[in-house]
Amino acid sequence: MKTPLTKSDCVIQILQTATVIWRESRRFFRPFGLTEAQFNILNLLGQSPNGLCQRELSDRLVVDRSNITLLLDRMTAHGLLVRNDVPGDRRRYRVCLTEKGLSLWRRIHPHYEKALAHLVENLAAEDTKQLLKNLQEMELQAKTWKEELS
Amino acid sequence: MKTPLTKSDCVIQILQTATVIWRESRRFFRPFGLTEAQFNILNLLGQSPNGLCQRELSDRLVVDRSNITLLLDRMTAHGLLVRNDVPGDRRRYRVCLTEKGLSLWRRIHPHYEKALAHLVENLAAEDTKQLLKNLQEMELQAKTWKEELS
DNA sequence: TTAAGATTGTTGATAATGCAACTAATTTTT
DNA sequence: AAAAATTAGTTGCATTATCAACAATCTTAA
Repeated sequence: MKTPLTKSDCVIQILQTATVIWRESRRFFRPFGLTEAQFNILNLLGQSPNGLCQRELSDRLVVDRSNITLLLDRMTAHGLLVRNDVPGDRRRYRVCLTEKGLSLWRRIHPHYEKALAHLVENLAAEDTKQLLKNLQEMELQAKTWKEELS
Repeated sequence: MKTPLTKSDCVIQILQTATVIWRESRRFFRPFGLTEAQFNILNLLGQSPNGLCQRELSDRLVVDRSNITLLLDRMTAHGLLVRNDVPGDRRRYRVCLTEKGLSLWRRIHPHYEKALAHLVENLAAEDTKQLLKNLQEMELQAKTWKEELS
């Protein structure tokens, strides 16, 4: 593009960067038999010893509840997790990793962290701090998008 | 999360911010009868008076060629664009907006720019410049991801 | 306590997405 | 010129994704 840079170009760049990261990360998860979406579930549950309910997964991963249902169905079919009852609330399930799911997570997790670290290895600590801050600010702004389009 | 911040947290934050921007932007495009993916096509073609071939759309939008096929099929059905022949090459199409598509783009585009600007309105020009640079660096790193996962 | 309201997860419809395999056409090699 | 390699677009398949509507359950208020 020959057009001069504007401030909003960095919004486009965020989407572009995220898209590329997603595309590349798929290659990594495939050998483990996981999609990126499935890994996100696995990774979140791996860090939640008490399990999470579907609503929590949905909120934390910014994924629709109905989508969570399908994802969990498939992962359950693969023996990676189970839906346990929640004592006081019969609407909810406590989604927990099985032994198989947990051991898969333990196997992937260090590689994942290493892969993430590779992305930022050329950035100064100060840069990543600022980056994090600015991204959070933009996320906040996005959430308060209201009537910019009629 | 109680865990201390690490540099790679900003990678997670990129994905999170992008996800939120996507989710919110869908609300904007819906009144125009467009999905986010369809708008991206419209927006790119709107800025390309001579049209683009599907491969170019695929590369620029980081979307699989097969996906472009389906997107264009739907948009063609809605009368937004056409596939013209390319004189010297019978493999390709020159994808162009119709009058309807172009006028839709002209109607949406200013709102879109305004919406993007809103996301960065609280950031200093210096910040967005740095943000852009860092994001590009990370995109580059992602493209050279190799054997971080076994 | 009962009625209204909110929450949780599921289902069905439709769209988006990527991958592999394929056809047709062009370009490069030999 | 013929064969080999590359490129452009399509198709089939499975997954991911959102949305709207729904049933079951819990919570709050009248």
